[in-house]
Amino acid sequence: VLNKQETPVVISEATRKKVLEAARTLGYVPSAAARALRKGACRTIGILGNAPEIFLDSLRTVGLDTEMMRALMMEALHAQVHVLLLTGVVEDDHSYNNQLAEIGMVDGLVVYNRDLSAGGWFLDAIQNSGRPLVYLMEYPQEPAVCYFAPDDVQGGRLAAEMLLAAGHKRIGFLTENIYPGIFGRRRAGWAEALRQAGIMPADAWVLTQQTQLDARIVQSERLTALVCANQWLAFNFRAKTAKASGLAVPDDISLVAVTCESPNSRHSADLARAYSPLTDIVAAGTKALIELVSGKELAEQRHLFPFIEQPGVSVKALVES
Amino acid sequence: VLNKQETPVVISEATRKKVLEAARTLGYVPSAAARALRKGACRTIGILGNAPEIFLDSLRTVGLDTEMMRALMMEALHAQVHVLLLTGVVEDDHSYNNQLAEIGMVDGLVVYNRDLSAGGWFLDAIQNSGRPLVYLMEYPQEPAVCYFAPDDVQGGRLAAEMLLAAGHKRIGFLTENIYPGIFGRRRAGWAEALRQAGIMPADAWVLTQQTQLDARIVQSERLTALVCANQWLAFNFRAKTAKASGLAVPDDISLVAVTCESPNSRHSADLARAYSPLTDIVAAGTKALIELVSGKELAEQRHLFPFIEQPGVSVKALVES
DNA sequence: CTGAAAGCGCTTACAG
DNA sequence: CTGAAAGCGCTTACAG
Repeated sequence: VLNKQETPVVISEATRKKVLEAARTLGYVPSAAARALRKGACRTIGILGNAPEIFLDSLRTVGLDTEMMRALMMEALHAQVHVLLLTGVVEDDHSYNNQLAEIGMVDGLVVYNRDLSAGGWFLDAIQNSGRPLVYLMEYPQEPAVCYFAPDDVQGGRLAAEMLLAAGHKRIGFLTENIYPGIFGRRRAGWAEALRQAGIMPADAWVLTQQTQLDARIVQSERLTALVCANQWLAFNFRAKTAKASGLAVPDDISLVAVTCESPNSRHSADLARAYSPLTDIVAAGTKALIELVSGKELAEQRHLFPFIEQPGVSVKALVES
Repeated sequence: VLNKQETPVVISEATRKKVLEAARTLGYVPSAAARALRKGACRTIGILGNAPEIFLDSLRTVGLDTEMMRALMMEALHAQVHVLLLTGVVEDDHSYNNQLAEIGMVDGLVVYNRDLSAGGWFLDAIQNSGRPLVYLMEYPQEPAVCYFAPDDVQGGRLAAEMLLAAGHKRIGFLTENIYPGIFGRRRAGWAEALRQAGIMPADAWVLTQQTQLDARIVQSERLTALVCANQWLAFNFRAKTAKASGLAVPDDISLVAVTCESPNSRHSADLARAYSPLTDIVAAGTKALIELVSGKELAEQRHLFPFIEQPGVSVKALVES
């Protein structure tokens, strides 16, 4: 009765009800541990974000954000798969064992937006254990890994091109010292587009979120526009830096954000953006992981999602003087 | 070697290293299933938010928000406990079994901000299985349950008192048709404070997030202030409703939000608030659940966290005319 | 101190 | 079609 979906055994409706009723009154719940032990799989995937130090580091640096969580949960729910939150810190031997045990609780893992520059013994241990691993957003350089990520270089290029098309020439890049991979690639795209337009992207044009300094650079370098490495930076520039220094967006400075966040989430619905929906990336990656866990092979290992142009009020067209 | 923290057996450092090295090269990971089966516990707690329909319903209605996630993870990490995300939807028999199996994967559960007005067979099943259950934020009325929640009635009262102290008399309540329990209690507190001040809180003073209608009521009822059922509503009122109808905050209308969100998260850092930190509630509740799972008893079952007053720019003092 | 056995609760393959 | 047995990988209690 309890495993009815798999066995074609015919059971009278009356006894079926009786069994179910008994199970309920006894508070019977199947032992997931026993089932998993026997089956050799637990229909659970792990999600590994950034280490908790980074969680705490900055209140807005959320390792796992809600938009991605929702997409992940939707896929997991659809595939009847459970989701375990992993941490992946190591402090001592005891924690080491605890971490290993964590790997033993999942059939496969999704690594989301994780800073990969730090030592990756945990990721190595996962690889060694033979469990499938799918990277989302941030990914390592090794050729063998499977990832789903936005095409950051193209995104940076697109954002710069949107501003070039509006007549801007002196276009800066606003970034921050996190997500070195993602932001680095977006910066490369920005630089590429500028060079292609015959403009030399000076290092001095790269702003790094230091309110006073940034405003001074905008003025001294006579920047008329900025490509922002993500949506939050654009929002924050408009709300803080621009306001504090008397700059108006877009009258004095135009902004285009390179982003995977949906326009509805958080702030910035009205910003001009190069947009590659996070939801699509997460959904595709999660689906792929679930297939890998079920023993299927993927046709492609590496998946890059393009950014598309979304106009907004933060860009002002410049008329050539 | 692998379970070293528990056994006092002396093993030479050389062999220890050799064993560890072998484990690594073989990709050995202890079987969590086998361990859990044997031990009768898996050191995993579940977190149950709202059903996914509600996730999807509104992009801003996030069932599990990052602030709570972080607090939960911190406690879990500290206690070396794992976290499983549960869904708790039921559609058919198959899903029913899947849900039951999900319960079998955890030693106990935290129920966060969940809408309890819908049928709770899932929660009943958890109770029946004998697993500890701790409610966070929203909680049922039954006397036996264990919960950690803000003192919403006091919060609503405090917010209204902040406005009364600033000289306001015609104070409305801005709410929405979600979180009936939480918002209902905050509304009760608001009404209580007004009555205590000799003011009759009319039903007409309750606004429900319909931009045009709300603005009209503010004007027709000559409201000078609003208690907002949460921070988002206050933010949205200021950003949309007030702006659309030419009302200025705080010159035409003062706002105080009743909220558990930290001022840094999302918007609204400058709003006047009655504040009860979500982080404290979640941390305490998670810690309690972990104790319950370990077989300890709690001295108290019900925990209400007070709101404290946080002044902000959204309140203007009224001079009696 | 060391090593072998029992058993946690399931599922599956096999005997009756 | 039904029922009993084997075994998944651990841990713990017990025998040697």
